[in-house]
Amino acid sequence: MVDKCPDCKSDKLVKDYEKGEIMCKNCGLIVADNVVDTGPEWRAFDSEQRDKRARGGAPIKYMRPNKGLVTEIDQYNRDIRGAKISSKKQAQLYRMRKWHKRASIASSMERNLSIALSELDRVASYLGLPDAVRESAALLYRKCIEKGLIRGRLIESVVAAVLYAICRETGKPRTLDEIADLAGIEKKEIGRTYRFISHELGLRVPLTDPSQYVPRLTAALKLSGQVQEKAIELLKKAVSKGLVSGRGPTGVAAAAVYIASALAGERKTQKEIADAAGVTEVTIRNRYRELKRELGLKIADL
DNA sequence: AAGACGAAAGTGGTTGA
DNA sequence: TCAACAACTTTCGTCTT
Repeated sequence: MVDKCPDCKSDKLVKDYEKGEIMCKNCGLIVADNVVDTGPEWRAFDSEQRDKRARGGAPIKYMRPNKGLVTEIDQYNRDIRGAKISSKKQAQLYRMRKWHKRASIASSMERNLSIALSELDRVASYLGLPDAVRESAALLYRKCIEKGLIRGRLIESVVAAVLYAICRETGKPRTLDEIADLAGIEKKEIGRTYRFISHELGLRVPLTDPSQYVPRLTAALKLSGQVQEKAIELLKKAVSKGLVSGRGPTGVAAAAVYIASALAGERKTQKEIADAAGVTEVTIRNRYRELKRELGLKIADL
C-alpha cells in the first residue's frame, strides 16, 4: 500500500472512492488508480479483534454507495395516517421488506462467491476432481455464505475446508496435507475451518474408509490391479474387525498395500509406500503388525 | 549396503474436567 | 484453561537379506 506521494514525498494522500483513485493532496498526482479493495486480509484471533476489524463484507465504496445510510421499510403495518392496512397489503409489504433486504446483501455475496469459485476451481483441478464434485463443493460454499460462516475467515481457507468435506463425502478423500499444499493454507487452519463449518451446517461426513486411498496409492506406485484388489479385500476384513477406528486411514491403507504387494510378488519397500502415502515407515510397520496379527496372515515370503 | 524391525522419546491435536 | 491421552513421527540401534 502506498503511503507517500512518490513525487513530492507528501504523506497527505486522499482516497477518492468515487473515481477509485488515490491522490496526493499536495501536488495533485494520482498515486494509484483503480483501487479495488483497501480492506486488509486480516485474521481475527479473538472476538475483540473481530469486532474491531470486521468490515461488513465488501469495502464501503462498492457496497454502500450511500455511505451506510441504507433505506429500510419499517415494521409497522400502518399507512401514512396510522390506519391499519389490509392483510393483502401487509403480505405485500412483507415481501417487499424481504427482497429489499436480500437485494442489499446480494452484491457482497456475489463478490465473495466469484472470488471463491475461481479459487475453488483452481484447487479442484489440481486435485483432479470431476465437475460433479466441484458443483457440490460450490453448493456447499453457497450455504456457508448464507449462514454467514465466512466472515472472519479467509475465503481460501473456507474453500479448502469445503473441498475437503466434499471429497470425503463423495468417497474421493484427499488428505489435509494435499489440500493444504495446493491451497496454500495451513493444515490446521483448514482442519479448524472444516470442523467449524461441518458443525454449523450439521454435515454428516462419514469416516474415511482406508480402501478409498488404495487406488491412488497403487497407481502412484505402479502396482497392478491385482494388488489393488487384494489390498481392498484385506481392508474389508480389517474394517470388520474394528482395526481401523481411531487410526489414520492413510496409514492403514499403506499397510494393506504393502502386504498386498508382497503377496502378489510385486514387492515395494516400506519407504516407497510410506512416501507415496504420506506416512512414515514406522506407521506402516505398526499397522502392518496389527493387520498380520488380527487377520492371522501367514506371509511366508516376506 | 540396504531394508526391515522395534524401542524410546518427541510432537501436535483432541478431550474432558 | 490445563493436563492427560492417543496417534503419529523422529531417531537410533540391531538384525536380516
